[in-house]
Amino acid sequence: MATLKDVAERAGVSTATVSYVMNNKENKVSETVAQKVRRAARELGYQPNIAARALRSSRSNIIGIVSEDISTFQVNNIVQGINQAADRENYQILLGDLNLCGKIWHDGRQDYSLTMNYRKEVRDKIEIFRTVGACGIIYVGMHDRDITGLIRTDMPLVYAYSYTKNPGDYMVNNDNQRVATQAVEAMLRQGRKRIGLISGPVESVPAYKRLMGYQTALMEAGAAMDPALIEYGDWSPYSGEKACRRLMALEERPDALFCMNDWMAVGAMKVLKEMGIAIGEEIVLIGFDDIELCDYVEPALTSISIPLVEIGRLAAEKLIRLTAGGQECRHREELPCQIIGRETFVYESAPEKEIGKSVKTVDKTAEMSA
Amino acid sequence: MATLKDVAERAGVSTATVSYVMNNKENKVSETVAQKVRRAARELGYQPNIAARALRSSRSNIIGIVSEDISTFQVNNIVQGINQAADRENYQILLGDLNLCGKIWHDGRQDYSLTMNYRKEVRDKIEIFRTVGACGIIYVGMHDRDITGLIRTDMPLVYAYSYTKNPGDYMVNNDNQRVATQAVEAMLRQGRKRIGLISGPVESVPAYKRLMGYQTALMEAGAAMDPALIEYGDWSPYSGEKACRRLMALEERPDALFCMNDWMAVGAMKVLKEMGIAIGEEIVLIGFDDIELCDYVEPALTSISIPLVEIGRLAAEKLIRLTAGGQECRHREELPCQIIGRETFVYESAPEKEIGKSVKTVDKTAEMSA
DNA sequence: GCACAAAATTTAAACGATTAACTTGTGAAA
DNA sequence: TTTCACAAGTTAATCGTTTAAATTTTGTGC
Repeated sequence: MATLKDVAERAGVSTATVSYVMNNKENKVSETVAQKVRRAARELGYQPNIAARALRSSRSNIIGIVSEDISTFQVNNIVQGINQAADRENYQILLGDLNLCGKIWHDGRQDYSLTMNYRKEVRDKIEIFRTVGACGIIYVGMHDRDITGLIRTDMPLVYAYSYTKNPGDYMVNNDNQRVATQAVEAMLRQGRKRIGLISGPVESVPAYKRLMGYQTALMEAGAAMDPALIEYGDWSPYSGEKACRRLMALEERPDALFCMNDWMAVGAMKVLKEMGIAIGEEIVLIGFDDIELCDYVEPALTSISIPLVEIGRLAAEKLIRLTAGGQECRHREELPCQIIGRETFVYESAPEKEIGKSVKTVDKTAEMSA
Repeated sequence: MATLKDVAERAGVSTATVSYVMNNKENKVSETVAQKVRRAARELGYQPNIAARALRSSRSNIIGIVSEDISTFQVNNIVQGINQAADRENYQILLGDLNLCGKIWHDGRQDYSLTMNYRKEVRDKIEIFRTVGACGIIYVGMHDRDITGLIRTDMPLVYAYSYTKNPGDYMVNNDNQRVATQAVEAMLRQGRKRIGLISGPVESVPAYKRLMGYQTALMEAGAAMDPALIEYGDWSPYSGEKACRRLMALEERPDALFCMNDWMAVGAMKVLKEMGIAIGEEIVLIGFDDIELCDYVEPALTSISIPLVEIGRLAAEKLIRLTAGGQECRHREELPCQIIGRETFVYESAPEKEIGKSVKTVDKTAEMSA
């Protein structure tokens, strides 16, 4: 491999000059010399040695990713987004996956992510990233926990698909509340009166946000807010079944169901079919996540698509902007989701002005948004 | 961050001594001093600087991964396996994803992976890995191409889930042929006479291997090898539909279907249902990949599970063994798959001695296996 | 032609590890 | 007592960059 020194010799200048040219310190080098240097570099196929650069300047183009579990489709797609942005900007990515799903991480009371062991693992990964010379960290969560204050580092840090209350944190997420409002509004517009909610676990932050969105829509429409219409599951199809059974046992049955993920929706559909209820007519149904399965259940499941790849891309771009000099950028982004209409609920978007116009009025967490 | 020098000062020795202790060069340092050093290191929370080590010794504990597309479940799970092994052995992973699916990579005649552009991208990634100080490379494919000779590097290289004919290459795969034989044998044991095959594209290597397995089973049983029973799809559900329609239009209909992936199987099931054919009785069906969907179609789809995580783990272990000194290890591994019985075909495993006993007799590629 | 500022380039010291080569100390054999 | 081998440590060069500081070159006005 050709080194700086080789390039310098070939171009007949000092290594410092070459370094300046390579780093585009334009005010340091005359254009004539710069051209000569660039040619020499090209001819030798020069590639800067990242390890050397990182060592000397503790600056580099390496992004460290700490992810909760790469085998989930969320983390998976976000990492893809990060990779795309990194590629474009000539950054490399170091992957440190915590493999959370492989651990007993959520027993109802105790959350693995709050244990000392988890903290230590995260801290270690970040320390290692530092010694490799990483210039910043992206934390990719599975979206279920509030991890405010868990991670401590002096490198720039961006949270992707994870919640933290600290207003100084950089965070890229999807807009759960807003899209939940939109979905429920659409159901109301079609004349649905009693909209059941199959929520995620109470302690889940995104579930809370979606719940807020649901309530916002109902309040705005002056519709019934019957607590009996809200059931909590654990994201599994089985919990969706149970929730649905309870809802359908109500005296006044719901005529619509908003499920906070597709797997619970599939569970619910199983129950509805058993009961011989006409899905899409007698009752409409919407899921969340828009996983591949939606197209292949019958009837096809209307769902909400989260811009995961986009979240990853944006997180990486934000991090790169943060590291590459003091450019200011917004602390929080919440990207819009998209409702994907299929057979269980024929979606029609709202007339312009009505969409989520009052998102902030009910969101108790609105104050966090910097 | 504490450096070697800090540790040396605190222990009252030279940096060389500390280095020797840290690298377990036991014959160089007395046990008394070693203990003192280890204590000092612990007290200071010393972490070796990977960039410095890589620079000085071009040796490190960084594994570079070149993957074809991280958003596919195969690559995804394999990376998880690599991560697990790396974690255990204190290695770090650099991820370089090619994002192949995002490119027009397969138009029937031209395969993106054969273009100059692809080669350049791979070469670049590897060059960058070198400058970071990576000690070796794992190439993670999507299993469809023979990439013999595509990659050139002097770092140790292990192929995971990718085929290459070069006998000197290290490669970890699943045993496609053997499990295909097992599956078809099981169908024959249940008295099925005409077993249809919905294959992947002709040019796909794993599809070829599975075809060999299918033929082996039929030959052994002296069963009919009707070319009309073989249809080729492109892995998509739609192609599965088409293939199935053609097979069911035959004068002598198949009474069993072996599909080379689950999506085509799902497509086939759609057709069978439309035709009112009793799946699991009139015709039995088996897919390949064992994706989540299998549990949620009706009837639930019997499938073949590929040990993806295990493939990743083994590939990483192999690479680590290769880099950490000249330990010899086998060039090729083909891990066994598992048949997961569900409703479309009630699987019963064979009496011991019959299972795939003649795998090698028909495999034209057997000679490759070192 | 001179003084002096500004621009262009070079020099050389880091960064934190590894390791060949060298020094010192100890004990056994001659 | 001398000699030599060996074990236990140390010294210092090195990997390929970056960058503050020093130096040289160029340009400007008088």
